[in-house]
Amino acid sequence: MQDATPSPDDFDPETVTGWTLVRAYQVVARRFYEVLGSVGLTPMQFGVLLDLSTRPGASQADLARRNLVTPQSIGELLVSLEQRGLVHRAAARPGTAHAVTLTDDGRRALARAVPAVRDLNAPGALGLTAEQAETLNTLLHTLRRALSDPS
Amino acid sequence: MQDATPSPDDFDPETVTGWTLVRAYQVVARRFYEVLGSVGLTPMQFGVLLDLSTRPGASQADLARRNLVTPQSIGELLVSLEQRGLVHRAAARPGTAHAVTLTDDGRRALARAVPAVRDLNAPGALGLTAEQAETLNTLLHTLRRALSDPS
DNA sequence: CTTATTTCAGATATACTGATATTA
DNA sequence: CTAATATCAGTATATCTGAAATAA
Repeated sequence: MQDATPSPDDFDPETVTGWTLVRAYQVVARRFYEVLGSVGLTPMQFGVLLDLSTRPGASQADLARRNLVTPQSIGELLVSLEQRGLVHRAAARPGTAHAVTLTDDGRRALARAVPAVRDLNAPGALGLTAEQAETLNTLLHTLRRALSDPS
Repeated sequence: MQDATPSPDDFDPETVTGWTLVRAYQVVARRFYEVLGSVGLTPMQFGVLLDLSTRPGASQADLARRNLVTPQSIGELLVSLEQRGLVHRAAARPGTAHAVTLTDDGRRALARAVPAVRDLNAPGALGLTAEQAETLNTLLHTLRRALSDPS
């Protein structure tokens, strides 16, 4: 016999860290969409440009893996960025990895976005002390590393 | 004179807590989609059912505000949940708040989802010690509260 | 032959804006 | 008259799956 419905009344979502992360993301993501939108980028586009600034020549497949989306999605995103002149895709033969690089305009777009993003990290911008923010940052990095590596 | 492009080379995204949160979310969200998908729910649907379990009779507008989406979006989501028999919307006159409540099936669906979500919070599931996970949880709550209240 | 990469095509899902009707 | 609510309709966007061609 199973006693009734395992009532979720004894379940306090506030204590589930992963769920709290999802909820916190909603409000932080909103800020990123606002701030990056003002320079014409989505968070995803910003992330890709950022990747390319430190990994010039990455392939679409590389970018897809790093951003946890399909190669097709990254492909469409790159087409858009290329049309806007922010990235350049080496004209290669199909079947081979295309080296993607930032253009000068791409670097400028990134340079415009960076200060805005940095502001989101200013002391107090997240409602945390500098020390708390750093602790949070460290824990999030640990979490991401642990969940990314299947190990 | 401004010296060249304010090269983002002196910008280390790893130190920007908000951005780390966005990246950490990507991997955590994936887990939630998997785990909740196995019981037929999206994270958003789960969140609404969870809300309703502690706030029976909430209106669509209430739910929209709490979940940071438009009333229209919640409306569509509720139509879907109602068709599946998980929620009940009081037949009210247009222009008035409709009380939304969980049905028995809705409570059962939630009861099935809760253990799965709880597993995501098991010690070590996030690559953190119990103490670290609690610290992270607390900081995320603080952040969310701070950014939610415009104050 | 197998695997990796890119690309074309189609499907889906989710949330949005705008406009309308009703009520308090 | 104003504000809040729900809903109908249309739009936009971002992702996905499937299939194909090419190359290592």
